[in-house]
Amino acid sequence: MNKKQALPWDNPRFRNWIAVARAHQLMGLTLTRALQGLDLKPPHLDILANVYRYPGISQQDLANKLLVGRSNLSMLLPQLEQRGLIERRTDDDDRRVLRLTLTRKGEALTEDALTIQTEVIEKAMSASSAQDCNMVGDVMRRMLEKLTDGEDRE
Amino acid sequence: MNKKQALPWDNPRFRNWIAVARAHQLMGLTLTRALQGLDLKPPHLDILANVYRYPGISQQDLANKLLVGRSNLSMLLPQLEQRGLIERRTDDDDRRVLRLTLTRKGEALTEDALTIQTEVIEKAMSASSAQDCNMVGDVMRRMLEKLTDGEDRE
DNA sequence: TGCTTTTTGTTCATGGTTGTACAAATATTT
DNA sequence: AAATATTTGTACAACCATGAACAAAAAGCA
Repeated sequence: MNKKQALPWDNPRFRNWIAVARAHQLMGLTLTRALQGLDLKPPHLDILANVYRYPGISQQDLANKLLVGRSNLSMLLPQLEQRGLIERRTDDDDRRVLRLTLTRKGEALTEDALTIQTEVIEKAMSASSAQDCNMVGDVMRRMLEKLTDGEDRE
Repeated sequence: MNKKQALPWDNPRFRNWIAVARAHQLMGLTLTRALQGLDLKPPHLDILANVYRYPGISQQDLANKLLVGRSNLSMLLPQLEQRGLIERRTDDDDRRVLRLTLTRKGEALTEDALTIQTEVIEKAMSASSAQDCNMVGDVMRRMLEKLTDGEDRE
C-alpha cells in the first residue's frame, strides 16, 4: 500500500531539526518584539553586534560572518550610518574597502540591545541545564563544519 | 576601566544560541541550493510539507504552525495553486475558511523535496550521535514552551 | 610597463514577509 | 431578531534579502 512511504517525521534527526527551526523562528519573533523599543530589528542588531565585537571590520568580512550577501549590507549600512550609529571610513592602504566602527551612540545602543537579547535567550533556555546547552552548541558547531566543508569544492 | 562590560559572548547560553542561529541560517542557504532543481524555496516547502502532513488544514491553522502571518500565505498560496500543486476548497460548514490539500503532482513534488531535505539534514547532523540529536530536540522543545508561555498573557 | 583577473562595494529588479486596513461569514450579546 | 464582536482570508504599501550587472581599486602576469 505504501501508505506514505516512511514519513520524514519518523526520522529522529529530521524531527529534531524541525524543532530547531521552529525554536529559531519563534526566538526571532520574540526578539523582534523585545527590541522594538530601541527601534532595532534582529538584522540590524546582528550588524551592530559584529561591528561591536570586530571594530574596523570590512563590509565583505562582515557579510561573511553574517552569511548574507554584500548587497544586503550596502542597503542596510547607510541607514545605520544616517542614524549616527556607525561610521564608514575608507581604508588608506586599500581604497576599495570600507572599515566599519561604532559611534559612541552606536556602542551604547548595541550594549542595551545585547542586554535585552541575552535576557531573552537566558529566559528561553532557562529550562535546560548549562551542560545541555553546551551540548546543543557542540552539535551546532559540528553542523557548521559539515556544511561549510562540502561547500567550497565545486 | 570597564573594558567592555562583560561581553555577552562570554555567556555560555548566549554563545551557544548564536551557534544555533548560524547553523540554522547556513542550513537555509544549503537547502535553498539543494531545492533549486525543483524550483522550490524553503518557504514553499514548509507550506507543502505541512499540507502534506495535515491535509485539509485551514490557512489560519497553517499560518499558526509556520509562525507566519496570514497575509504571507495569501501571497504564496495562489502561486502554488497556479502551479497545480495545491487545491483550495471552501469549507461547507464555515464558508470563511479555505481548506488546503495537495494534488497528486503536489504530493509527488513534496515527497521529492522532503527526501532532499532529509538528506541535507542527515548529512549535516551525521557528526553527532542520535542521542545528542535527541538532546538538541529536547532543549528546543523546552524553549518553545518557555517562549509560547510568556506570550499570551498581555 | 600594459593587460587581464580578482576583489570590494553599489545599484537595480525581483521576490518573500510583515502589519494595517478591509470585506465577508460566523459567533456572541442584548 | 438586531446589533456588535470575532474570525478568516485578501489587498496594499513598506521593508528586508538576493543575485546579476556594474565601476573602481588592487593584484597578478606578459
